[in-house]
Amino acid sequence: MIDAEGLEQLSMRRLGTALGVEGMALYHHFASKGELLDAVLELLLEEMAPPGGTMAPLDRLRKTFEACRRIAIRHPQSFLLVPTRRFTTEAQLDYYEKLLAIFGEAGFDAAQSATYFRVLAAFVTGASLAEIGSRAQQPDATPIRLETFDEPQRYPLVSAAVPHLRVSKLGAIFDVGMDLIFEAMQHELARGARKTRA
Amino acid sequence: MIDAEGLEQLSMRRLGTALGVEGMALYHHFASKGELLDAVLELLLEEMAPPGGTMAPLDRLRKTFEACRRIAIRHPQSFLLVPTRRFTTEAQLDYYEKLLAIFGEAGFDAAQSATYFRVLAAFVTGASLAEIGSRAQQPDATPIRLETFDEPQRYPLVSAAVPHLRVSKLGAIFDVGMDLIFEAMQHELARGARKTRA
DNA sequence: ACCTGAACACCGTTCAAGT
DNA sequence: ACCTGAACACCGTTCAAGT
Repeated sequence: MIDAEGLEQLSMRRLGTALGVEGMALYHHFASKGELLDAVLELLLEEMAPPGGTMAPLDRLRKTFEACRRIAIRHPQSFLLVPTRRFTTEAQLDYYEKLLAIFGEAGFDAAQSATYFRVLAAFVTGASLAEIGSRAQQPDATPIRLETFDEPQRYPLVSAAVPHLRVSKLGAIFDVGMDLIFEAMQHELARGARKTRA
Repeated sequence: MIDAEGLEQLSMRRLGTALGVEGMALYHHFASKGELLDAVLELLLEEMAPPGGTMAPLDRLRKTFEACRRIAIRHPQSFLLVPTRRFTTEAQLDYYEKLLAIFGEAGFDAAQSATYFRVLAAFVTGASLAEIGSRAQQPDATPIRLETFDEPQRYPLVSAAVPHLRVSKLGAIFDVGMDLIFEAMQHELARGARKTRA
């Protein structure tokens, strides 16, 4: 329902009637609308659980954060909850714990794990939010509707950039950012290994 | 008013009475609440205008995006509008045009400018949103309130990460991400220069 | 041109009352 | 235990009416 009509359109009353019930009945299951939204956030978190398996830790990290972008595209409206609501439920802490475990397996100490976790999360949520915005219009919409402006020639650089920012190009841009961060993480690990050997 | 009480608390009626006027009078100046929010977004954009001057282009870019983080900290509530609302007004296009001009001065072509603009913007907005969340609690709050949990020993890795994620450390983490992206941009420029010479 | 006040169709939340 | 229905204090928006 959120994905179909947007977060702003969700109301306890409308959700109630959608479930064939008087909206006020929901207060028997959730103390408030905020608690209901936390439950929605938990559903998203389940969808982007870090994979186990035999893959290299860095590859598993990459897969996890790529999953985050896919979730954002699949649930564009509810994804807003991820960067907006505090993470304080047990399910959310479990998620962090699992993710930090992979950083540890890769060879990062607590400080490095915290740092690169934040850097990765910042890039991925920022890129996902931007992509949601771009996709909200047409399937291959330009991020700015230049067509609606009288004199597009007043913005030559923006006009030149537009073809490179179509929805079909956003995956490649995301990968540039991810490559860049994971390369830095690999260098950091190599530096650490050299020091340990010395 | 938004910064003091939050975006959700802003209503046409409350804003009206704060201005000593019947809320409905605002509809003579803005067609809708959305248009009013666009005007607020424009005020933010003015505050983070790219600097001119004699600095190297890459340094000016860095200053601009660092300004973005400062605005987020100064206006934590209204900053949400930046990654959330579409940029389609003239002031917003002017902003893009100026920013892309600096990418051009640095030596990037249209495709590279678009790519690194998106990567930088994704990281900076993502990091800013996360920092706003962390700061929302106490001045030096941990991002997660571990104290409220019965058994913090169930989350040893999260507990170990917490001291590295205090508000006082977020500036350093932001710089790690920025260093990483600007280093990659410098490499890209160096590659281009080598090719041109060849 | 600018503001008011009533009205419309909604909100989240509380609470006594039903089964 | 689970749901209802009325009530309270709000929303954004419209519109005829005032000055």
